[in-house]
Amino acid sequence: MAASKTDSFNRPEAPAGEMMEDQRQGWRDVRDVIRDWVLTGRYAAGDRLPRDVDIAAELNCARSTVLRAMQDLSDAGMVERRRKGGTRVRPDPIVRATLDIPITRREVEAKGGRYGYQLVKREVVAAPRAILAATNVADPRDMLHVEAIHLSDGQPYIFEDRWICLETAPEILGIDLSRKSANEWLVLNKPYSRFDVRLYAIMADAGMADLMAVAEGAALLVIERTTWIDEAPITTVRSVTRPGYQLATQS
Amino acid sequence: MAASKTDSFNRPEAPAGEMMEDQRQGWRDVRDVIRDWVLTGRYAAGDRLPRDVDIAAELNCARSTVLRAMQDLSDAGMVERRRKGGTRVRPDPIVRATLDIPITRREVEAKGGRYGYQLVKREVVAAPRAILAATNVADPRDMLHVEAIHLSDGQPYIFEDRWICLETAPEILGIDLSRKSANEWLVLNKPYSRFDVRLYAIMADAGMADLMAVAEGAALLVIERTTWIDEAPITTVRSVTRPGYQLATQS
DNA sequence: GAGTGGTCTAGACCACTGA
DNA sequence: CAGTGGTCTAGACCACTCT
Repeated sequence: MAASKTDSFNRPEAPAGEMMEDQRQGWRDVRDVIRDWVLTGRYAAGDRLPRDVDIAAELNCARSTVLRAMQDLSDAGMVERRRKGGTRVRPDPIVRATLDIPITRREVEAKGGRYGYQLVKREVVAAPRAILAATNVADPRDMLHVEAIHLSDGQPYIFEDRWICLETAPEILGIDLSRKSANEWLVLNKPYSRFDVRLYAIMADAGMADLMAVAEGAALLVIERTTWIDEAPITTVRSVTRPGYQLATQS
Repeated sequence: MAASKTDSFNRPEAPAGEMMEDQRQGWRDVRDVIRDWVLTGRYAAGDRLPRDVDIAAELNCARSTVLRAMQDLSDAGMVERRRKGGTRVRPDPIVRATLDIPITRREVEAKGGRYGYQLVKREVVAAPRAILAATNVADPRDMLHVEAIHLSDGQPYIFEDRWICLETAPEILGIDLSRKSANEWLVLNKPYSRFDVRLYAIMADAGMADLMAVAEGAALLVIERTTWIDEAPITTVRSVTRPGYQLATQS
């Protein structure tokens, strides 16, 4: 292992009185020290860590620096912080991953494929109960239902089954969805304040097998996403990916 | 407009019920203002935003506050920041989701199920090429191969196919894996500095169908994860979930 | 009520990196 | 080289929430 510059460490294990600790500069180093306290068991799951100000004193830095380090650890899911309650090591360890989902056209082009798009269905109908549930809508209502296929080099890449809330995005009715996908229009014209994503696997039924040009029964990864603007649902979309599709995240 | 206190409150989405009030302070408000600049097209994809100090002057706050807001937008993938290069609206819109993957035992218990665990296989063998590739290891070597099933109320929940690098985690050989899963031991004893996750769908083959008590050909979501400590691989695991399993993320 | 984290400020200096 | 974001500091005050 090549020793990077952040490697040389001496653990602030037993500070003797008021002698000055070595000051590594940078909140990342402070973060690493605190992380090591947790990983080496000095503080176990559920334990309370010292106050920021005390850590700052021990590590000889400003409280803001400890705060910055703690924010990082909090974002990573390692600790939980509460006013007055202090900072605690998260009781149940988790893996927190970040996942980027690009626009399909961009994704295809980035992989060097020729992007194609095909509208399959466009209708205004009463939304099924499952869609109402996904969007947290109580009363039955009409929505715009759009089915489309994204192609890479002429081959089906992602099948998109989308429902758009007409109360929130009525302008969509005037858009020609046979050329440009609803996704792209929505991204550019309908900002959202909240969304959620669900991932699961399905077997291709006869209809899906035909649309995606795969064998019936093929296992397909589905990315389901719903977006809202201030509690008003905008759209919910079920993206069925082609066989072998892989969603990678790194951190 | 004379630069005064009650300036720069241009949120198109803001309800107009209240009379104009003093600008609320807080980096979240600053963030929302900048976000609206982007969403309303004042700055398009790829455009360069003003310098932090200028935004601070316009919004009448400290530069640190703008910085905090920008960090949030940068984390969310909306803008990209570079020293000297300034802040630019990210050219290709993406959806960035955060995904929490708990320890399986915790997950089962949180859902109210009775957790069970069963060791299927434990062997030290030469790692296949696919595993070497996943861990970025060049030379062939022996690894500990562990197969196990996590149960919920006696039913198969997740099948775990794991390879553990003996150079990095030799202590695992002394652990009794017939009672406690390798996952739990690793989480508590082998901190990692980096990991990646891959998600995809598979069809259950005959062997998998038998292990998971599902029909052959069932579509199963797979969560594949590899962890390293400073470039040294620790473990790579393929977690095959039961039918209907869903991974949800929200933000 | 009081303790703790969260935020803001103002300024200084550093570290990248584009022109 | 010079412009821009990144970080640190020291202090003040606020907001939450635990006891």
